[in-house]
Amino acid sequence: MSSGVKTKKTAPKRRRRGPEEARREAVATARALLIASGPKAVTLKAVGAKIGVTHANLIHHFGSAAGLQSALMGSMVRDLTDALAAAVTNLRSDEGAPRALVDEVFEAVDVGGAGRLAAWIALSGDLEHLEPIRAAVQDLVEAVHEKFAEEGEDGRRRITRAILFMALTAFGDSVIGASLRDMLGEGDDAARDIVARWLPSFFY
Amino acid sequence: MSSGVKTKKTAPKRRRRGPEEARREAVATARALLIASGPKAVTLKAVGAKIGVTHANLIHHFGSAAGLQSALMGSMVRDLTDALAAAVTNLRSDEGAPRALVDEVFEAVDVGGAGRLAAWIALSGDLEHLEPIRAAVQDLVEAVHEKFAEEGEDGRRRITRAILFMALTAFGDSVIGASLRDMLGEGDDAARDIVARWLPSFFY
DNA sequence: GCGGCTACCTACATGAATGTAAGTTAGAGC
DNA sequence: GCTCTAACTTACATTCATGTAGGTAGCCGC
Repeated sequence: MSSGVKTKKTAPKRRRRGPEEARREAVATARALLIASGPKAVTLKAVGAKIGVTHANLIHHFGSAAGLQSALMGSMVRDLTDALAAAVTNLRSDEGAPRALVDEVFEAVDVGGAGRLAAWIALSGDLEHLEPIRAAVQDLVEAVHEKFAEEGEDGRRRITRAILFMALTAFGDSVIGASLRDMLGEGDDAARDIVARWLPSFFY
Repeated sequence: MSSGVKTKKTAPKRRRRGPEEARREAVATARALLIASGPKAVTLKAVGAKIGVTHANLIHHFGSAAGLQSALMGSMVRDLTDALAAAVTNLRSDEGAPRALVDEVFEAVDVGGAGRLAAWIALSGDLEHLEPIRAAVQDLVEAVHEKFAEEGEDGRRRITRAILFMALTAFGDSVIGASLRDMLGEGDDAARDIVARWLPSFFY
């Protein structure tokens, strides 16, 4: 109402972003929606509305709704694998104490909703989207093995079980940890405290 | 095509169940659908088709689609709490070894898709449906405490952490355990082996 | 300035899920 | 056998997510 010079049409004020920035913004918004309101809330219209764009425009950029979801999954899986890789690097740099590793893994699974997304993927049956995580997890096994384990097949086995233990706990904590801790009267850090306390006993 | 005596209309062969049986059958079918194909597959039409009934009939019995989902959640939560209660009873009967407890809890979370359902509930934000589990979990804490722990506030704390550890692992295992174990080359029982191996160290 | 590429838009079509209205018929009780 | 309840049905209406068609307009290179 301020600068409406021409009475018929106010300027549409249509901004034009590059395709790469448009995609990034849409994926980030979709992620926020997923974390805040669950998978069902991630629709083309909802995402478009949040960034001031029509749903048709999102189809233009991603090809389809499934394309957007796939991009979202890819983005979160990439973040998770990056975080795991960083944890591996820290571990190898001779600075990685078990507690630091645990914190990094829990953060990686929790921040950005990676754990919740993984649950969604697993429930929906799109297991192939989980596949890129495989290498990251196996890298983590290698790094821990280099750092802590004695030689031999038995040592390797202990490491994979330690990683399984830590990953399952971090995942569970990110999805229903808040509810469970509340039921038990435990604090926010209870799960990672437990893992940090018992993880070393797998190594030696 | 066999017994079509009257050419105009074959007998509709409409069977009529009592409301309670109709509801039970619908909920059981919905559960099977949820486990097999994920939350998105649980629709009025799909459930109705499986039991030879129209979607309108399901609305007649449950009031709405949300009513059916709510009944489904209630049914699965009830099964889970029953299973936990049975585990508690076994534990108190002086027959409950740690390994048996672990197996029972893992079964309870896994069978009937309770773990996957809990993930769905948590992701959707319907946290109040998780509420009936609270008492069952706290009962479990009591039973374990009676059986294994020494006295004092510290003992209680160790028990709650043991339960948290076991519950998070069982939950995580039921949702992404298959994928994770595959990535790590571990067998089906790896998670419950781990829990059974380390759970006693929480108690003493 | 201006032409073209394409990021955007509006408008419409489609299909699926849910819900409503108005019947039909099965079976229980008299 | 008759009647009445309610478990069923069919035949709508509605809403929403997705997708398509075609036009509009911002920016880059000339």
